[in-house]
Amino acid sequence: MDVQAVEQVLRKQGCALTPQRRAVLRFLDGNLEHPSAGQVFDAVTAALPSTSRPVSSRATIYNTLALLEQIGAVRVLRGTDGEMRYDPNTTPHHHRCCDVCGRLEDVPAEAVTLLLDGRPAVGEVRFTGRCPACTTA
Amino acid sequence: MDVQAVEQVLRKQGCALTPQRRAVLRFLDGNLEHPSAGQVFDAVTAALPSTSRPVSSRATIYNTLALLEQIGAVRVLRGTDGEMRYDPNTTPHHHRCCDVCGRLEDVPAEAVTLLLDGRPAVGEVRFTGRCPACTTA
DNA sequence: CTATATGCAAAATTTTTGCATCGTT
DNA sequence: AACGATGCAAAAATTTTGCATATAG
Repeated sequence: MDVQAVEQVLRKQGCALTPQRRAVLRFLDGNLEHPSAGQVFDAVTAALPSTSRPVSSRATIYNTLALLEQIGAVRVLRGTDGEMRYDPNTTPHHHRCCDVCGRLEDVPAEAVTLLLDGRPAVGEVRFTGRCPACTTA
Repeated sequence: MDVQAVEQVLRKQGCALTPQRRAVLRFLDGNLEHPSAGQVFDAVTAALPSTSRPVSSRATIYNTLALLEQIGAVRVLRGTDGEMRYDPNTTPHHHRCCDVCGRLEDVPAEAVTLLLDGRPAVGEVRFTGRCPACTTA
């Protein structure tokens, strides 16, 4: 996801570049943590100047995330814990989901292609297991 | 999942074999649809004699399903739609999740082992795509 | 200025919890 | 008879929706 490109697409579609949308874009850009909608909301709330009070609302965050999905700026995933997760990395790649804490980690497309004997996988492949943190515990 | 075996385990643990639990077992046995908790509730409600009225409650269904998971009688999955899904097939196998309708289909363990060049996969592997019904539409 | 987005509040879903009552063992 | 399970109702948590107001272009 490239912030510049997304803003251009939004402009072209006649969508307003509100501070809330900008804050969502800034938080998501380069974010590898697959944040949930709640986490996006918290981040936006923290990022926007608290002087101009309302800051944001959950509805706005969901609206914005749905919009970003529509224009292909984010991939929407759902973790084991049932929360929606948002991935700004829209290039082909896969995920591993921790059985214990629900954390989603990236699995490079090439790694799966190797497993598949050279043929790239169609769609997302989701592996389960334990993330490093939960393996130690 | 074998109903006889599960009932024996429950008895051995001092768990009561209530009509509700029996109904859940009967509905799940051999079920390949990966039903949600709500679907299990509906099925149990329909299956139990409506003459003895209370029939069942959602809390009981969740209790029972959690119990069955604890004793390893069912595998708990979560579909794209965020609902919990219950799979009475506890033998090693994988799933394909429909992007459109959320339906979960079985993928034999051997199919994935083949893809992996003879090495069986660890954990569940989840593929995405479209189920036959949603491919036609 | 006009169309659009925002924030609030409330609804809809799914799952969890507390407690009195009922049923299995 | 005793202990555990049930059903109800209400609480949590996440996501969706309706509407008046505020704001970006």
